[in-house]
Amino acid sequence: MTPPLHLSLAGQAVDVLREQVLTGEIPPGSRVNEVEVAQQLGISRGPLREAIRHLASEGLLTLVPHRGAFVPAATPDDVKALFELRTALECAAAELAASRRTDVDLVRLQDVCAESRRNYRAGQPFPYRLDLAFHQTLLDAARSPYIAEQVRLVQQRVVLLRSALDDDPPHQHASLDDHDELVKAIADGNAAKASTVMRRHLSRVCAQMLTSLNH
Amino acid sequence: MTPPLHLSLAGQAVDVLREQVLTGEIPPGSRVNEVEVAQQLGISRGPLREAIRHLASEGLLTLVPHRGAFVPAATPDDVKALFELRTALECAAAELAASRRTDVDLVRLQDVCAESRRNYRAGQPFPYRLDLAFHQTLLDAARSPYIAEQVRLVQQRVVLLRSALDDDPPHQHASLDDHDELVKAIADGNAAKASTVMRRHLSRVCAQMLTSLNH
DNA sequence: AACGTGTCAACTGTCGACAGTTGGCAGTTT
DNA sequence: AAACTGCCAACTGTCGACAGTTGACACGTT
Repeated sequence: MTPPLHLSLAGQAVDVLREQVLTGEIPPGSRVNEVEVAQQLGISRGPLREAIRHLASEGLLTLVPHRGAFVPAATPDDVKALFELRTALECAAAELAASRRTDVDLVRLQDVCAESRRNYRAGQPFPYRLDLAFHQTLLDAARSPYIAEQVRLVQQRVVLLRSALDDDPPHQHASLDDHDELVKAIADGNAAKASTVMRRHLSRVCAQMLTSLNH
Repeated sequence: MTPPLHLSLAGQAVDVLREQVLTGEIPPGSRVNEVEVAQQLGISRGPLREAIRHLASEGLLTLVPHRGAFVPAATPDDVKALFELRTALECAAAELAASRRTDVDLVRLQDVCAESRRNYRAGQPFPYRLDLAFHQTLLDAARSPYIAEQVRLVQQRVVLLRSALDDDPPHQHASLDDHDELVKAIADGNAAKASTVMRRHLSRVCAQMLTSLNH
């Protein structure tokens, strides 16, 4: 439809492009041709440009003047700096969750952990989806909208970086334990411990990502 | 010049608009008319639209479909949530600064503090510029580019919120003391204390902002 | 053969115009 | 007089086209 029925063309383009970038359909390092992608999406360059700029503001694309938009390739230093940001945000979220969580929040967290364990015990690889769900649930319990929004953006960039994670069983097991310990600290309202555990958890994930980056 | 000589028209528009929003030249709650502002800046609607979207992604404007861009008006809850984010980021920055700072960083921090005190003792009101300079210097010492970038964005939003701050002498005095204490902790490499002091400092600033919001 | 130079295609940056939607105003009805 | 309905101006969303810049290729020079 030409008129914006539910979402503007730019908004739709953002969703499609974001998906293509995050799934690696548009591989890191590649350029985004405006006219080509615009025709491919059946829209004009205007809305597509807005979509590109939006994704750039989220860190999913980097803009080079007169050259266009590129999918950023990650360096180890990038990963470290990004995880410093993520740690700052999620540790704060863990503290807030520990002091603000309701009983409903707690049940939700425990549910996600239980499902993750079932999945893991069934021999299935720990899907990244469940890890995201856990962190998202924790974020809801923290009830700090601005922190939540920033964490969402950072996690997106982390997804962009991970080429092939989730394939190291010991790491998965440790992550599950971390999650359980986090829930326990949050259940006890122990903000300090929640923060400490979260920091250790993210430190482990970061290390894992760095090693998998160096093959 | 029609061709992008140094910066694209959209980039220039971003700078001009940001200034106008932050200084209150475009008051909170008001709408941004695309054709009007475009003519006023001597550019077309295309680049201006990009500039508007960019500022919206920074939180300096809020977009309403088919209605346009508005300068957001702050509610107390907004201020609280925003300071939760700022606290998370700047406490982490303080910790990192304490463990990574060089001697040059330390001198710079002390210089800013000294200038602030001179300014204060001379009867001048503590200019927000010096407060920003202090936090910026601390951020440089932390050497965490992603955290620095996010803090910059958050501080912008804080500037947008403050209608008339910096006019309470006791608050200014306390802030100066906070800064000095922060520098001391950073000088000692005491990350935990740096974080604690930063948290107290921001808590005070937030409270001050909330009271000045309620007149 | 290596290097510097001129030319060119491809792409981005920008513009003006059209189409669709929104909120408000006038007119009418109860 | 209050509420509802239909119309209208203003503005945003979108499009196609033009202008300027960039990187690369081919050519000529040393």
